[in-house]
Amino acid sequence: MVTLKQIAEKLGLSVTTVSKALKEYPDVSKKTRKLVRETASMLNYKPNSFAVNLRTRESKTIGLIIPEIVHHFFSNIIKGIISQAEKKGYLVITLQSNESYELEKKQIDLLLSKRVDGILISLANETGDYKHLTEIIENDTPLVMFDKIAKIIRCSKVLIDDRKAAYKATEHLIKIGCKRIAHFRGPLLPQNSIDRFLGYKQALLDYNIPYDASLVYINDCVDMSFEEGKINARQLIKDHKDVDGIFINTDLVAIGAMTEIIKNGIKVPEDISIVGFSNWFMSSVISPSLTTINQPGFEMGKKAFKLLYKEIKDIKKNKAITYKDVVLDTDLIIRNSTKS
Amino acid sequence: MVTLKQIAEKLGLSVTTVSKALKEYPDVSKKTRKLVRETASMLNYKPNSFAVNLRTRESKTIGLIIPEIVHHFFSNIIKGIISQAEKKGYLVITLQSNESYELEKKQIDLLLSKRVDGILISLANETGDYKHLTEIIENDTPLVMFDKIAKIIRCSKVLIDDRKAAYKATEHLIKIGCKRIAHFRGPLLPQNSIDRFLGYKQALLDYNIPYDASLVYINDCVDMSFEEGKINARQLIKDHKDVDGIFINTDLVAIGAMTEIIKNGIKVPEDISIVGFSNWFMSSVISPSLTTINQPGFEMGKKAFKLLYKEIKDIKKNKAITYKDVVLDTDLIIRNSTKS
DNA sequence: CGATTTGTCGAAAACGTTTTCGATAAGGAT
DNA sequence: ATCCTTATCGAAAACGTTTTCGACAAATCG
Repeated sequence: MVTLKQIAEKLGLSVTTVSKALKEYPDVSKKTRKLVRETASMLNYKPNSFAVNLRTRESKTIGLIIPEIVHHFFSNIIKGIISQAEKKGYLVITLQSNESYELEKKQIDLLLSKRVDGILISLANETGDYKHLTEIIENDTPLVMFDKIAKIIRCSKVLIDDRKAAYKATEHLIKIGCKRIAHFRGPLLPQNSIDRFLGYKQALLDYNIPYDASLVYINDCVDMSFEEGKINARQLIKDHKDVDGIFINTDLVAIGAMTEIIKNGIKVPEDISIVGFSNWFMSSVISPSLTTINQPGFEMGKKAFKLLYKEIKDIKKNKAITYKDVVLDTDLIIRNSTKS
Repeated sequence: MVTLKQIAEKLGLSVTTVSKALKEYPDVSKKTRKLVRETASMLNYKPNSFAVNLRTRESKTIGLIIPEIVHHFFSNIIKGIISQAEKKGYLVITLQSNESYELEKKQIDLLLSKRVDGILISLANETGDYKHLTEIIENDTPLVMFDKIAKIIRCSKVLIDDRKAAYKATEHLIKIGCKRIAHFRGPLLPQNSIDRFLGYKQALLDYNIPYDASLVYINDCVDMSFEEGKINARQLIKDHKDVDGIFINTDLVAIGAMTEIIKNGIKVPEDISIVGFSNWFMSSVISPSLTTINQPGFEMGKKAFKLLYKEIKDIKKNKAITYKDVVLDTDLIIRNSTKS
C-alpha cells in the first residue's frame, strides 16, 4: 500500500507538501501540485482511511439499527437511507435488533465503540426503557429515530401519521357502508399500534358508530405473521357473526385473515371488507387485491438520513442542533378487498 | 472521551501497562490488572477504534454489495450475513449496485479505500467485465461471491444449483403430464439465467420432449418485474395455443404471468401449470398458490460470510487460502399452480 | 536600498493504540 | 557473595494522516 511518505520520497518533497497538494491547499505551487497529483494517481494512491479517521475524528460512517431486515417496508427504508448516504459520501453499517431490547442495547454499544458519526434507529417492539438511547446523546453522537420511535427522547424523528392513516382507513370502511368494524391491532406497546388504534376509534366516534372493545384483537407475540391473521380471523368469525369490515394493522396479517375468511365461505368484499396497512407489493397481486395504506418507506429512509446528516454537520460546526419531527403523509390505496 | 493515557495518569502508571492490563498480557501483576480494569470500567473506557484500526491494520468490518435490497431473496441473504458476522464480531457495510456495472465499480473502490477486511458481492446483471473484481484480489482483500457469480474469477463462491433446480422444476411439469412446456428465462447474461435454461433443456431431453426455441421467452430489461410476466404471458397465449406448462425464472414474473393467464379465461393449473423460482413469501399466499423452487437465502448469507471469515483469518496468518465452491441444494415446493 | 509582502515549502506535533525491547528489582540457586 | 531466573513495569517506535507554525526566498513597495 502506497503512502504519502513514499510519494514524498519519490519526488524529494516533504509529506506535508504532498498532503497539501492533494487537498487543494493554497500554499503549494501549481507545478508541484500537478506533479504530486500525477504520481499519486500513477501509484494508485488511496489515503489510509484508518489514519484519516484517527486524525479527523470522524469515520464518514453511520449506524443503522432496524428490527427486521426481511420486511418490505423496512428494506425500502434501508434502501432510502443507503442511497441518500452514498450521495453524501457516507457508508451505512446495518444491524438487526430482531425486536429484542437486549440486542438493541448491545448493538448501540457496538456502534458507539466503533465511533460511527451518527445513528439511525427504529425501535424494537420490546423496547420500553430508553437508557441506551440517552447514552447515545450523552456521547454527542447524533441520533435520529424513525417509524418505531420513543416520543420522550430528545432527538429528531421521522414518522408517518399512523393516527391519520388509520382514520382514513376506517373512514373508508364506514363510507362504503360498514357498520360493525373490527380492528386487529397487533401488539400493545409500540406507538404505531397505539396511534393506529386511536385513529380507528376516532373515526368511529366521528361517524357515530359505537366503539366495541370486543371487536379489537390484540396479539402480543413479537412478529406480526400470516398465521396471526388466520387465528384472529377464525376467532372473529366465531365471536361476531355481524362484522362487515376489518381494519388490520399489517398487510401480512390482513392477507392471512382474508384467506382464512374466504376459506370459511365468507365473501370478500361482499360480506366483509378488509383494509390492510403498509402496501406490501404482494397486496396488489393477490386476489382480491388488498385495499391498504401506503407507507412511503423509501422517502422515510431518505428523510431520516438527511436529518442525521444535518445534525452531523451542525455538531462539527459547534452549532446548536434543533430537533425536528417530520411527519410523512400516507395514501389510502383502494383495491378490491373493500366494496365500492 | 477517555483514553488510555488518562487512565494511566490517574493511576500513576504508564500507557503501556494500562494497555497490557486490559488485554490479558502475562507481564502485569494481578493487582494492577484488577485496578486498571476497575477504573477503566468506572470511567466507561472504550478503546478508540480508529487508533486500533490504524495500529492493527484491520477494521473488523466487511463490505457487502448487492444488486437490490428490496427483494425477498436478497434481504434474506443480507440477514444471514449480518447475523453470522455479528457472531464473529464483524460489522457489515451494505451497498446496492442497482444492477449497474458502473455503480458496482465505484462501490468496490469505496470499500477498498475504506479498507474493509473483506468483500461479499453478488454481481449486477449488467456486469460483464471483471477488472474491478481482480482489483480486489490484487489488493489482498478476501472476496467471496454469491448467487450472481463470475466463474472465471479465482475466489470462493456460494451458489445454488440453478441447473438442478430448473431440472427439478421442469421434471415436475413433465411428470404431471405436460407436453408443451414454455420457459420465461429473463435476461440473457447472468449465469443463473443460463443455468436454469440449461436445466430446463436437459429435462426435456431426458424425457424425450422436443426442444422448441420459440417456447423460450427472453427479457433483456434489467428488472424482472410483474409487468414482464404479463407481457410474456400475453405473447405466449397468442403464439402457442397448445402450451400446457410454463417454467418461469422468478416468482414475481410467474405471478404476473399467472394473473394475466387467468384474466384471459385460461385455468391454472387445469389448462396450464406454472412453476416459479425463488419461493417468495407471497407465492404461498396468492391463489392459486404457486409451485416453486425454494432458494435458501439465509443459509447462503451465513455460508458466504463463513467462507469470507476463514479467508480473513488465513490471510492474517499468512496461510495459503484455498478457494471453495459451495453449492446449496434447493427444494421443489409443490403447491396449487401445478395439477396433481 | 531597506522594509514589507507574497509565494512555497517543511518540521513537528498530534490523533490513541499496540508491541518490542530493555530496565529494574526481588527472589532463588549455587 | 555472585549468578541466574522471574516478575513487573515503561520508554519508545510505529501506524499514516492533518494542520499549525515558522523558515526562507523572491517579489513588491516606498
